[in-house]
Amino acid sequence: MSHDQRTPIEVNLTAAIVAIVEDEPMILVADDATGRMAALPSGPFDPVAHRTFEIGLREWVREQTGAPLGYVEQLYTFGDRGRNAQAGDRDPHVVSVGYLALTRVASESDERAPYRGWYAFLPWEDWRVRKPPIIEEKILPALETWAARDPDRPNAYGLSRTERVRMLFSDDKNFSDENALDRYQLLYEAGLVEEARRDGRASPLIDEAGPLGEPMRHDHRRILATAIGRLRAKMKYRPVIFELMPPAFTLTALQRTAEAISGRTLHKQNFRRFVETAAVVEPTGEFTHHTGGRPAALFRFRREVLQERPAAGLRVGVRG
Amino acid sequence: MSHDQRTPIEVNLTAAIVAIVEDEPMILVADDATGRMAALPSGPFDPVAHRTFEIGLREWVREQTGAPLGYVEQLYTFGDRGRNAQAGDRDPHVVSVGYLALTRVASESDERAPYRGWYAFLPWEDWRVRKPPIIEEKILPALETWAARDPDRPNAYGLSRTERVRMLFSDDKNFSDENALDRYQLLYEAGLVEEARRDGRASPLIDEAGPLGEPMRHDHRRILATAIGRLRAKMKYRPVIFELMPPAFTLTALQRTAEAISGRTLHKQNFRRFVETAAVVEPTGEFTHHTGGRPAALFRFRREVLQERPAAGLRVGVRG
DNA sequence: TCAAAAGTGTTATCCTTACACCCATGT
DNA sequence: ACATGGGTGTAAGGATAACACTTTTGA
Repeated sequence: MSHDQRTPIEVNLTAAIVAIVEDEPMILVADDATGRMAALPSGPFDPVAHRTFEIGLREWVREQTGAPLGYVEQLYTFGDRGRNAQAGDRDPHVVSVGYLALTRVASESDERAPYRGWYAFLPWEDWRVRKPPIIEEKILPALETWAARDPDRPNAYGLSRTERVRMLFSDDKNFSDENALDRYQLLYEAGLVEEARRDGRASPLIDEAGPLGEPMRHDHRRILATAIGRLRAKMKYRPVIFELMPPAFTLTALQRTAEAISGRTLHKQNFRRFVETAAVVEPTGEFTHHTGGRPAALFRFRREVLQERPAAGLRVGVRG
Repeated sequence: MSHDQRTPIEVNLTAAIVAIVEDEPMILVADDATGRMAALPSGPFDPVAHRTFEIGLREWVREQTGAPLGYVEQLYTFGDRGRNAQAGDRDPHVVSVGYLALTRVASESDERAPYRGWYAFLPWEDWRVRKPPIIEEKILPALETWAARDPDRPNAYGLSRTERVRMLFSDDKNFSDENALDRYQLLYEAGLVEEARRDGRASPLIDEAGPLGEPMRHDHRRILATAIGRLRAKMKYRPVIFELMPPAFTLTALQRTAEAISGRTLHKQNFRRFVETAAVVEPTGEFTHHTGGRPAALFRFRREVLQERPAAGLRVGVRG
């Protein structure tokens, strides 16, 4: 109702810019002037210069990194006071709008842009080769200590600490790839990530256990976790994965990309059958011999599915 | 990277506050001082007074409307220049963060809060009694004229006007309840909603066809469409619908609520079987006789499902 | 010739959809 | 008694998950 009272606030845009390099999910990290910690590329939103967020985002990303963005999606807007707090910084009144962007990197070698594998920051999210040992070795012991201090305290949804720990980390069978943000937030709330120090929430356990993944500046790791969860979810009902693939690819490469994003291995035949019956790709007729074995047929995305079945995603239900 | 350049911007919070009254989905509309047009409740975000968006939102909603909010979810942040443009208003630099909130209204009568049925604003979204006649009578003729002016022009996703019209409005079989925002945006882009006038996008067709649904101030109808689409989607994989139900309810009332939100009728037996096998509710043992027929068993939400299967939604796949 | 990866065939099971009928109450 | 809504049983068909084997190449 009232538009009279104006509180001046700075709005900035922060992007998790994702690419796949050699079957690894990577994000573009900014050159941090201080060099201390990785950060996502981020810049102020200037409403005078840019008509919309997305235009602004595309512009400074191109300027600063040279990366042309393909698919872009808004994630979440973070307005917490203190989220940008640094030593000596009081209440900066910054609202930041997080974005997910997908891009293609021509090849790993001709690209000295600072891409980093995203699992360096969230190692407990990568279940491809095995259940990440960090979970049993560090995370669960620390979380259990934390939960035991107040096991029944319910959060906003009426779930106790014990229940949340079990749901998010101990129940391997129901470990859900899309809950990356919930897992990060639980670790944050328990004071087990470096970022919690700035907030005065750091647990003594953090020093015993050692760091859980590499921290990032500000709350960028939270934005990354949001991006990962969103991309994992979206991939299942929209053909966004092709924004990360070259124009022609093998089915195995497609599967490896799906696995890289979801952090789990998939069942080969079922993955292929799904892709085939969903008619989401078509053979180009070409073959590649760079396989180390039998040559593989190349496929391309069938753009027609965008009109036929806009909800065509990639089945990621089945472990390999 | 650079946090030096600060552009002062006003941030406001706008909420679609949803309740179900007599099987109708309603939203709280603000008392508009001008009285000309409905608006969503909205207020400035003051980072000095409120630590987070959600705290700020809950506070002024309670102050202004007396409604205590239950479930709250951020929808989207709109930063378009001109989105708040009114006659005489130049470039107000307002960023607005849209929220969805779910609440329970004790009963229709003891509540003089201005709730309005949401389908008054988006009548083409209500397929419960029949396919909304407005689609064939007004929307499709106007959209087809619009598409014919430039049938092949592709949008950002490579889809032509013709294709988008077909996907969103003419293909009844694949009409997807979750795409409420896409449908509204298409009408906006085609200049067929009142709100497009402010932007200079109004089509001459708008005067021939007459208004398509009741307009709202600013871009509140876009926020409402976002809220509806998100709630329809979320309902399918999270038990959020119970935030709208009283503590005890009949299965028919639950089904009517699901239908009200999704805008379609559901298949009775399959709905019930699903609710039962998902074990998402349990009988209270009580019965209500206010049915007009055989008394109905009362059920309550099983809060345990939050830990057992956090992804327990309500199947809304089957037409009645 | 053998390692390495590509590529297929088949079955048991479960889930989804669709069908139409019986039940208990208030009026 | 009858109108009104509550409440079931069941079967066909399709999707899913699980199983292990054959094929084609480069080295």
